Amino acid sequence: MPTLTETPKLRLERKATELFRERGYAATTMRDLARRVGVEAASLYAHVRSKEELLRKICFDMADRFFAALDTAEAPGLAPAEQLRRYVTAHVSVITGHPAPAAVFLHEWRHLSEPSLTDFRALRDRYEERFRAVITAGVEAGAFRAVDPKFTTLTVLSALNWTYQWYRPDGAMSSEQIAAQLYDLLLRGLKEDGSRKTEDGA
Amino acid sequence: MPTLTETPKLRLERKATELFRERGYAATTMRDLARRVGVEAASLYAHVRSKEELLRKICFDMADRFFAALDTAEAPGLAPAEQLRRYVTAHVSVITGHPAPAAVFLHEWRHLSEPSLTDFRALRDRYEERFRAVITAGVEAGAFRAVDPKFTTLTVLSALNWTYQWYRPDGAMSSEQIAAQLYDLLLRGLKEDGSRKTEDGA
DNA sequence: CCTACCGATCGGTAGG
DNA sequence: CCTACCGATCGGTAGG
Repeated sequence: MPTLTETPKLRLERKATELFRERGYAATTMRDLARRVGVEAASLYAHVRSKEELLRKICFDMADRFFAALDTAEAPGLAPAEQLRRYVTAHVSVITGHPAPAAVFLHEWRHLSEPSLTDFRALRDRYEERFRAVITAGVEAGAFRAVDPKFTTLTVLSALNWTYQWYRPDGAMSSEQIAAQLYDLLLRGLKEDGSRKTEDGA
Repeated sequence: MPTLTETPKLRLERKATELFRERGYAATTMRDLARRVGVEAASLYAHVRSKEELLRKICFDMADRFFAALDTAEAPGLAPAEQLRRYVTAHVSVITGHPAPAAVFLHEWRHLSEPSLTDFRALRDRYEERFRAVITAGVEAGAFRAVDPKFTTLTVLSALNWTYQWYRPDGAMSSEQIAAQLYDLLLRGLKEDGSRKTEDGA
């Protein structure tokens, strides 16, 4: 049952996300956060146990979103190229839909302490593995060139993850357009291959 | 005239680079650094004016290296694809040659204060502009597909910049092999285009 | 490069 | 959500 007005706790998490993105986790103080929220520093602890709890929440909530997006994008029997296209679109849509927590997820997770740190790394590895599986399938089916799946997966993801710095909600490109351009570049490459078409359906 | 034994100051900068990479700039204390170097914290200030001076040195030295590498890779009259290949190789070689300061350069520059921060951003923009110029030239010459140069430049650089997390000096792939794979993926893309050759000269 | 130290600020708690 | 506060630690300085 969603609340119509944002709860104090959610507002706190949102402000923490903004600050962690702007300054980084380590450089953000609870007093910075209190000021941004408009309360005294001590009052924050009525809603949250510690600074790290905020980071943990942001990172693992984003991990959940990324996995949920892949689940939605997954369909059995899809050709590898089409499955990859859906994965790319799903991944980009999570970033464009949540650019601030995406930036924190991508850069601040290493400030997690154990055991969260190990858990987080395991999730990230599992996520990369799903991309790798599609790329491997494409290579084996002959749809993709004989690239190294591990190398290629990490390169593809690094290109996709650039999006959070790139995307502006009020910018010229929509999330779908960004995803389409990224997919196009990664699939076809930069090179003009000479197989011209008379018309290009955008 | 290079010194045979590392000066205390250089050793300090090297240890600072390691720590800034491992924990991030904000989470690294001067006492951490002192412990790593093997002196008391106050002794660090005999060699360095402030913590930020260390960061500044690392970031701007790396910027110099990146620009110098592009200068070496530049040659007038080169076809855009070949010029880009050289740029990619040069950029990757800087990262693989200096993986720790490269990581600091890529992630910690935002902790610079003014006016260094503005200077740094200007250098980064100039650097990206040189890649963009090659890509634009390739598009105009018809060697590259009609991609958006700005979008493509940032995507290419984000793929290249992943290298510092990827490269291991004792790993299976050399710097040249990594650069070649990245260039190949970015130029030709993932997709098998059907134009098979009987033999592929690696 | 050391001992001794400073003022500021940190994350967090007690007790309303 | 506040006032009042704590012990620890921060970047950095004085003066050898």
